[in-house]
Amino acid sequence: MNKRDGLQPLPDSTEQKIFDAAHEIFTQKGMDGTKMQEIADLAGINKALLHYYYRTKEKLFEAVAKAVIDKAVPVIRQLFEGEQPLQEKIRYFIDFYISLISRNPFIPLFIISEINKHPDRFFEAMFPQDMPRPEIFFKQVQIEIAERRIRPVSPKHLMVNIISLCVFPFIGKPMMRLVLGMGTGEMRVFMEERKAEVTSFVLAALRP
Amino acid sequence: MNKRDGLQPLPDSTEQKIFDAAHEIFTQKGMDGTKMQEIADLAGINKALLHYYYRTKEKLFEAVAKAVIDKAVPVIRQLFEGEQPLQEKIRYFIDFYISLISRNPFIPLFIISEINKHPDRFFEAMFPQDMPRPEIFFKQVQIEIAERRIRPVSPKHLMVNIISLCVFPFIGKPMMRLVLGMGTGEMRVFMEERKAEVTSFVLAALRP
DNA sequence: CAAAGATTTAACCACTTGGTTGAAAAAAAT
DNA sequence: ATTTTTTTCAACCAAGTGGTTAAATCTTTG
Repeated sequence: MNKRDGLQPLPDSTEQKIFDAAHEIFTQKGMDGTKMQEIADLAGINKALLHYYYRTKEKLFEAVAKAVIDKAVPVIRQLFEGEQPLQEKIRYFIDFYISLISRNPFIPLFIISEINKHPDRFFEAMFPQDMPRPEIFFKQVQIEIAERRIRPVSPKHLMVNIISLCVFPFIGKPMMRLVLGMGTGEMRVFMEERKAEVTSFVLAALRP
Repeated sequence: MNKRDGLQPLPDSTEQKIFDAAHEIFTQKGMDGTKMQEIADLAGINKALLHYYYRTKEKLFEAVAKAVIDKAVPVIRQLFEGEQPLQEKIRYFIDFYISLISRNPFIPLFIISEINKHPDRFFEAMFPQDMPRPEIFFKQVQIEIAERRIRPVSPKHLMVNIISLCVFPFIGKPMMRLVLGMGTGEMRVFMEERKAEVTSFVLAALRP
């Protein structure tokens, strides 16, 4: 039996190879769409060894889900709870978030799909992460409005707008590629452009 | 054997009941996550009769996919190819599109998930719909910019922005509900608010 | 009524899939 | 060197699922 149960797998270990393979396939195909055999193949081992390290599919999936959440949550928390000036925070968030998703383009759809199919299982995986609280962001927006530095907008909707503009293009990428007739390379350029484009779009919408 | 193969099922017919059940479950759980037995149960019939009307799961799924596409495409086409003045078209699209998705909240995630998992199968189902062509929209934006009626923006990004703002909130609904702490009723109000909020947001961002 | 079609029932098949087992071999640790 | 751990191999099991079949019954329609 594996000695380091529950801990972070060591790099280059078999456990790590399994985890990496599972991460890649789970995030692309989701829990239901993934077969244990696929993971074993990608990891270059056999099924028996898979269960030797991670007893069940659920446990392996949970490990991956936790890792994904742990990467995504801090950035959101920064937007919600950060103390920098609003405009600066928005600039920073858009740039950073689009970069993050560019590096892990399957994560948004993974999170959303899994929440939709098994909310309970997923939210369990989120513990003990406490949800980011958006109150600070809301208050900042209200102050900016009161001091006439931005146009009056609903803080909640502004928040949803910013996140939508960053995340959705990645989720809808295959559809967009078809409609806009873009190849993989053009797509990467397009996503890179979006950092500036979304930033100026949001800030322009906020002008008093 | 069923006499009216390939045609639109008659209302109140068993075929229609099957189709409706399949539509509901497929759009919520996707092809892989749906069991034929579930569909039979919801339709109030048995599995044998299911296969009596739709020979295979694939065929039934394809019928549903086609119907979904046929409902979504025309609205997009309107935005891309309509000849009304740009601002008016944007207003109209946002209002109409959010209403449409409110009535069928599972459709966006359904389309996106299926495209991601089986692009080939899905695009096959899209025939013979020809893709909406965005050239007219692009030209309109360029003209408005040239005549200084809107701020200079990338037409492609503007298009993606508008669609993102309409669609994403529905896809990310479960997550948003959690973060913003909203119940089902509040959520419906929020989506209704978005029509005005998104419209003014986009138009504000376009001010010269 | 008689024929054709619609529907049920229940058993059944083939296949996939998550998971197990037990023995043997390879590698690592003592 | 020997004990422990890791890894392979191959067969296997149980459950679930898509799909079939054949007979029986109900419904519609000529």
